[in-house]
Amino acid sequence: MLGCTAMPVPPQLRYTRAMRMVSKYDFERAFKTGGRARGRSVSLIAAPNGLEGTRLGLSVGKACWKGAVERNRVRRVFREAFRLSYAALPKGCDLILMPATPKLKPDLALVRAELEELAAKAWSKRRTPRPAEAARPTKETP
RNA sequence: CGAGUGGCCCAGGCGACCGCUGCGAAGCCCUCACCGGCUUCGGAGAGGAACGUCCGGACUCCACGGGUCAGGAUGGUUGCUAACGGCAACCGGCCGCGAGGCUAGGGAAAGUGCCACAGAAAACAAACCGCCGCGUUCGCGCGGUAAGGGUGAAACGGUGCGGUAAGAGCGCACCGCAGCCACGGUGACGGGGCUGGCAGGGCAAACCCCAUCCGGAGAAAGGCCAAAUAGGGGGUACUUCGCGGUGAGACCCGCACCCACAGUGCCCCGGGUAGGUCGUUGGAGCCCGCGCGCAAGUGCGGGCCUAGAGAAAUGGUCGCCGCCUCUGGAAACGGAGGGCACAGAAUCCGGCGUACAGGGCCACUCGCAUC
Repeated sequence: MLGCTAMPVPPQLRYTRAMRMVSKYDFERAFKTGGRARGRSVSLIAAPNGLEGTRLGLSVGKACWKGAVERNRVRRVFREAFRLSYAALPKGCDLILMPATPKLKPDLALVRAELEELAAKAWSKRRTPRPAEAARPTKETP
């Protein structure tokens, strides 16, 4: 048939304020305790947030792009990837996304694939604050 | 038609679906209520430079007595403006056949400094080759000269005629220059008349002098609310202390305020951090018309509401069309992948500077052709 090229109609995917990391405190906690993973274009940190859903934080500095236009481009692609892949990400988790290389020209499909893979990887590497030592001989690879 | 000059404008377009941030309306949840949350609908959502942060303001807080100096900025005139280092018109100079363009453009008889290389000589007078006169032992010496050669970015006005031993403003004409006079212009300045035989280089974006202007810090300004935790302080009056400190870069005079530690009296319950909120978008606003003005602008009338984030919204996917590149073809017309600039609001305005694909419009100049 010729229906093979049609885009799959996406379900309702929201991205609301509750799904953002907003406070300085959240960022500091995530940087301190989160598990990290790095891919070709994305580098991410995952940390538990004690909530039902997953939240997103972006850290795109001037080291990546000097101009604001390209910096915004990176942020928007990252955010769109988060929105589209939300269902595939771990729950109850704060994710901080950073560009993995300077002068990154992000591609949405690649970023989505990496995001899903690295989120799972980083989530398993997180340091659980309370009952840490008890059951931790397992390695990160699923 | 070709070449060019000046100015203005646009910043790929249309549609579908999924999202994001304010605003408005309705409904639901929570609540004593406010606040807050959710859903639906409606409507809005980056720029000409939003950029750099180079000037000028608005606004906010701080300071506020005066003098001299210091420091910074500006530099033709007249206007415009809230203001400006901006803009407009005009004047002078330089460039262009022209339309036009460029121009920090006050003072070098107040002082200091600099002027490389070349050249004889670079600022106070001189003379390398010459030219002329006299002398001569024919090597040259003495004197006159600054017209010619040569160097340079620049050499003690330029051209011509007379004059002379050769020459020189030595004399004359014109040009330049300086002084004086009246005229025109608000003015910068202009053109004119008379007089003078020439005064004696340039650089002031070198110091400097002159004239004019200038308090400081900035939205992380600043106002309000205010957890957790720590915790008793804060205000005020007086006493005490001095070549005391601060306001204020130096000094002088004056003034105001402050003074740890300590003592006394009175009054108050507050102060600070995270966080929240206001500031925060309606303004020297934009559009249209008319009047005034050469213009920059300005007055009046009418209409419009036009982004407000805060780890920071303005995005994603797809389709069609436009433009560019490559490519098939004689052409009509196709095909392929890629690209469509510079660049992202952060308190707000007025400018300047810088970046930039492609395209459109208007006026004018020169050349050629035609009528």
